[in-house]
Amino acid sequence: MTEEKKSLNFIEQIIEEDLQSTHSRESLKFRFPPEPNGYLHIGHASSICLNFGLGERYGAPVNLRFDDTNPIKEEQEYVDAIKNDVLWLGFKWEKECYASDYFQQLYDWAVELIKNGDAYVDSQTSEEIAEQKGTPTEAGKESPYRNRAVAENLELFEKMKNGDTPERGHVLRAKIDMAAKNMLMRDPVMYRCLHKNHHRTKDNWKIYPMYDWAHGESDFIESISHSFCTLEFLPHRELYNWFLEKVAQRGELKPKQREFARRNLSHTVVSKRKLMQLVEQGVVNSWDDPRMPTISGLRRRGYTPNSIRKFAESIGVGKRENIIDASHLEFCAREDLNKTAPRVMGVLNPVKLVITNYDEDKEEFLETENNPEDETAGTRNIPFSRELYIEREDFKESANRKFFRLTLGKEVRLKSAYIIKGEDVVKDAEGNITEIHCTYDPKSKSGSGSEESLRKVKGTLHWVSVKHALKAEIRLYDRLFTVENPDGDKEKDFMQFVNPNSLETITGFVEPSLKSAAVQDKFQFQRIGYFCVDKESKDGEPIFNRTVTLRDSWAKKK
RNA sequence: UGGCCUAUGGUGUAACUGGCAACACGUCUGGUUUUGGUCCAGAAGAGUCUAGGUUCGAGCCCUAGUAGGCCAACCA
Repeated sequence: MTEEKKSLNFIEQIIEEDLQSTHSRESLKFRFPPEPNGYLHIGHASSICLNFGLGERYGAPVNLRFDDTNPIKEEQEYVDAIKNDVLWLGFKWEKECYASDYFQQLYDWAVELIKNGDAYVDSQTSEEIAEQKGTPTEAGKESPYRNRAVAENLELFEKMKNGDTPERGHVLRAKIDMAAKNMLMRDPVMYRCLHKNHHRTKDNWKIYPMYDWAHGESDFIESISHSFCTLEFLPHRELYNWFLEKVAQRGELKPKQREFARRNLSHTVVSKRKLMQLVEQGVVNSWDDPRMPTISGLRRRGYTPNSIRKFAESIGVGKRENIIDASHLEFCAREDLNKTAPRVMGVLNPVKLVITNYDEDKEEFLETENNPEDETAGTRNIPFSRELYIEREDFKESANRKFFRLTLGKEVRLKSAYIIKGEDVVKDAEGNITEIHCTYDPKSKSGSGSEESLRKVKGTLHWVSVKHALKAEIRLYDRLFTVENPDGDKEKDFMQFVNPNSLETITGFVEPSLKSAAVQDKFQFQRIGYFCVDKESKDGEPIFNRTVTLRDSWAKKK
């Protein structure tokens, strides 16, 4: 018995410890709680994978809960997009929940708090409240309304709820401790008056709960056992527990908030504001532009759910700041695509190759394998003829021994076709090569098993037959920013680090089989990289997004 | 200036809870290959932020520094 001992991350350790002491296996339950005010990005993907991954690991349910307590910023459009992204990643939630579904319960509990002297209506302006808050080093001052009579509080709170008080006129505050070291404990606001339409509750409510009052209670209502969030919420934990203490009955299992470090990806930004700026200033074309770190952008770029899940899993979780190198994400894409993407041939920077001893009118179909990494992938036939396109970089009139490609007088193989020998070049007036002439060895046909076909040659080139080629728009993407951490310097605007060459659009030629490729289909263009059919493709006019290049040890040597 | 969190190769995580630092990415060699891909074999690279302390023994515990982060929204 070889038992592979996989070390647990600190989150899993917490759960294991709880399983030994306070929690039964059946009591485990998690949640992913996005606010529907923007699109999900790679950081959210990590969080989704953490929570849902835990659910899979422990056979525990995971709720998708929309933290929709702020009607000013939240919209149904985002709800739909978020659900779509989570599903695409391959996860199933137990229940689709909304904090707004708990507004009545939250209200009832708030009334209880008021009755117990744990909350009061404050009628000051937000500026006054802020002033009294104190600073991290000085205690705050108590509000003049802090000791308002319970009955008056109740009456006012009811008016607030009914919209009988002006917006921003009053707030409900928890009565805790204005001298607390933790500023969040200095009588935090529980409710504000907002006469706004909510995307779900419409105009039913004139007051809306704040995050701290809604989140832990939502966790509690859903019997979430572990509520994982990012490190910036660590100081909120004390308040989270304080509210739970007021609301939970004795002996009831309360959810535990635990915090992990958000995982950052190099060469990108992730804040909503900054992403928005990139879209609005036209640096990228949309939220799902393939250069965006949004899940929709990654999807359009050609990343697979599997590659993203592998990525999240492999980087782990910790409590320290981190910037994960983009090359690690790229590795995950290649690892997955290598196994799954069919191989095709496409020429991005074409130059014409004429096989002078190949009959002018002849054409033949050559068999080639769809994916050497997948035995079940089968083969297909590709057309071959006298005139082909090959990559300009694959030819040099003369080259050293390290150049494994076509030169004059040397042999090279055309993938799945014949061995050819460079004979001559045709140039225009400026000296640019317009055609390369070569001869082929008719007996060297790939797969024929002939002695000639087995000959060792230095290199193998990809190609596409001129008369059969399909013209295609190809979008070559590079990193969006030129530096690792574009928003790491407070003095400098991240926009100055935008990579001006993050997109290069070219026209290339691909093999005719790609005519039937559908949006989102993924391919490996042999010797070049992985590509994905873009949604802007039209019939017969495909557009390919480059997901990531192949590793290229030749490029490095040059 | 108060409180809290964090500190391990270039990057990200480990180290059976005290027994002379492992894995992945990246980098570099070599081999195989009808993709300069994949695959295979191998190498370099940290002595665990610093200084003390406890201990036979510390990356793990204690103390003090240092560095970075978080905390004063009717945002989440």
